[in-house]
Amino acid sequence: MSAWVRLLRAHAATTRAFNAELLNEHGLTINDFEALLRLSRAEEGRMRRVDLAENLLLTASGVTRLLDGLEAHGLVERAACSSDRRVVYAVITEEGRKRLQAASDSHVASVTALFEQQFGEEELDRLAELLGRLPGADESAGSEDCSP
Amino acid sequence: MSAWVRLLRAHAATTRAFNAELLNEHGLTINDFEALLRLSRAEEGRMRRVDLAENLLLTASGVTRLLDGLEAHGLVERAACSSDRRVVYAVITEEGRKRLQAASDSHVASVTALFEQQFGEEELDRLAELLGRLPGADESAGSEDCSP
DNA sequence: ACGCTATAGTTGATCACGCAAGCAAGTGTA
DNA sequence: TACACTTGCTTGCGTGATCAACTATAGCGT
Repeated sequence: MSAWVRLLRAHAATTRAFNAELLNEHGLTINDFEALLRLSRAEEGRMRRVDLAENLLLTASGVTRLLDGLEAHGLVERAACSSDRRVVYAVITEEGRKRLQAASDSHVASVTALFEQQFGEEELDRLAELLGRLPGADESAGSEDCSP
Repeated sequence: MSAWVRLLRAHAATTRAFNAELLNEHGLTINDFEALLRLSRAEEGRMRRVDLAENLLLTASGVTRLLDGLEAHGLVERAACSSDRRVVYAVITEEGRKRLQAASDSHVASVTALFEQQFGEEELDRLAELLGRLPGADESAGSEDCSP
């Protein structure tokens, strides 16, 4: 029970801090950032919205709104899928990549700083392994393309 | 970095599940539950709203609204502080204790079930220790009374 | 006694998200 | 072809939370 309480508090507090940093310095929420990050890593910089939702642990509607915002700022665009007309890709733009890069530099630095400051190499591995056992911790992506 | 991602994903997924369970079966959000829990443990079942806010990692306004809800359902009451007229205690009612007890039975069972299912005794200790090093993970309460 | 600053709490505006419902497009089956 | 079912996405609405602005009280230092 105590571990859970610690996880909860630590996560809330730390996320809050990172979120604020990201928002103040780059005008991105954590989810904005994560969305851009995943898109940038995806093939051709695009993903189906469903897959993005699953990756970000959001619902489909959450993603719609998230992308509305990013789209309005020109950081992502829409693209149709030739083989399935239901799907609307989210595609990261050049502008989006720039913003991501800028934010990434400082954000990743902060995160790794926090962890490396608090834990040793071995402890970090151990922590990752333990946390990885929790349900939903899997990093796996799923099918990211609409082609068969 | 990977540890952080895991923590984030695991926390989000697991919290979501617990939250839904608590809400459906007892009509309490996680914060409702935590608020009642902390009040029940506090001296005389009462706390200053500021202290409650700090405990729950909410802002003052968040607590105001949280307690508005609990108050409307008769689970907490207000009480004045004799020595400082700015403070308004939140006091848990008998009804509140009953609801807490009911919810606690199932919630605590679920949480410990998850952890004990996933980790051994020793691993649990280790996990709690590691997570405890993260900023904000401290469980300490702070001054819970308005008297000097 | 006076103002200055800090603290406790509330309120209004706004935001991010989930849920439920709906539409449009695929898929399976008869 | 016709029908039922599933899947991808969007929209309306409710909720939990924040921030900023405000009131009221407390506690200085001069």
